[in-house]
Amino acid sequence: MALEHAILVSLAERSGTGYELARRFDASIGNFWKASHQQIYKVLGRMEADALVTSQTVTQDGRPDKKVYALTEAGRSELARFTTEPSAPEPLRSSFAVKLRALEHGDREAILADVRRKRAHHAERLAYYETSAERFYPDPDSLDPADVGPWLVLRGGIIGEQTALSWCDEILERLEGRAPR
Amino acid sequence: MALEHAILVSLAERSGTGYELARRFDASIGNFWKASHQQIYKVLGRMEADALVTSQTVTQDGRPDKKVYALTEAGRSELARFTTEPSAPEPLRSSFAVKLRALEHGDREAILADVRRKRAHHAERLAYYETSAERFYPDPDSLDPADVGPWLVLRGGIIGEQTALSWCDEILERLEGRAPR
DNA sequence: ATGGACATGTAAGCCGTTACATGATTTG
DNA sequence: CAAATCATGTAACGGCTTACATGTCCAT
Repeated sequence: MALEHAILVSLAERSGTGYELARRFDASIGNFWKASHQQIYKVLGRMEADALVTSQTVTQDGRPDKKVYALTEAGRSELARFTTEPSAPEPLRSSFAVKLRALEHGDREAILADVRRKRAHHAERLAYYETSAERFYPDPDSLDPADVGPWLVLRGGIIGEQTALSWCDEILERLEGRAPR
Repeated sequence: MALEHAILVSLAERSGTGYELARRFDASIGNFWKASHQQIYKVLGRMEADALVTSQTVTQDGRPDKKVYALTEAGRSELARFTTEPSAPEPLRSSFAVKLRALEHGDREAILADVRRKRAHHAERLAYYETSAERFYPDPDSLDPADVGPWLVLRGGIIGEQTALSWCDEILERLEGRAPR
């Protein structure tokens, strides 16, 4: 399981509650690893049992108590060990591609609408990534060493979204017989 | 579940046995949807119970009997219905990106080795896709209508692999401080 | 004779999704 | 007054992976 490792990375960057982790998984980490809060709580429980993390309960007034999780030494070394593992090729699962391949066996107009929806989605993501890049890493040539990894991941997100956009445009050009937009 | 739909597409293109489907999932369909033979057999069983497919047992000599599956009318219309559904944004899960983000908390040399491995993998995939494109669709401007969907999917594979390669090169340039290769 | 291709499955277990559950405070 | 945010979970179900199981033919 790799959610464990995504949580280790996130906690290595900053300690936090399950709730906070869930929000990071909706934003930055979630750009390349999705997880729901239910899942995160369950895995955090197991990770604490395995001594990869420890929690400290903080009582608050006007707010529910919270458990702040932090890495243990074992967690830190498990994270380091994980980085030495060769990554398995990511198993692809694109139901969009399945649909596109079914073009001749399905509803052409509906598929076109889906491509336009997908195009809009990627355009939005790209804009979001580009804004993040400008805001957090205005000068990529002189990055804080701690930012190099996150920046490279963001770069991957940007060029990935650009490519997804171009793909949508190619499809639209082909199927609508004209330039998109 | 969407494996069902991937199987429907594959059987719409050509009827076949579970074994043959498994091989298609290792090759063409598998470029965007992975599935093991165990899974395929199980789902085919359910799909037959749901009357989306029918099977005909063919006895062979010198070979085990085989069950050839074909779409039913219900299967064909379920496939058509599926194409009218908007696709959900694909849930990303990149353990490579998790590793890369952990650059400062892990083993830099091991991560670099992983990037090089990943680069080689994408180069191989790209070459394979480009060979397929030349072989099966030498003249993309005058495609058989039945080939348009599959060709567009292949195009997506090609530009996706090119982008993955560029990303690896960017990472290597940054981390090795020189141009790769 | 060893291993790969052909051919079809079962069983156990983990992982993840969806639905349900609770309850206070702040914001519109 | 309703909805969102903060905060943490349980339960049921389904999908997918891994391991196991069986048996023939053909090529090296």
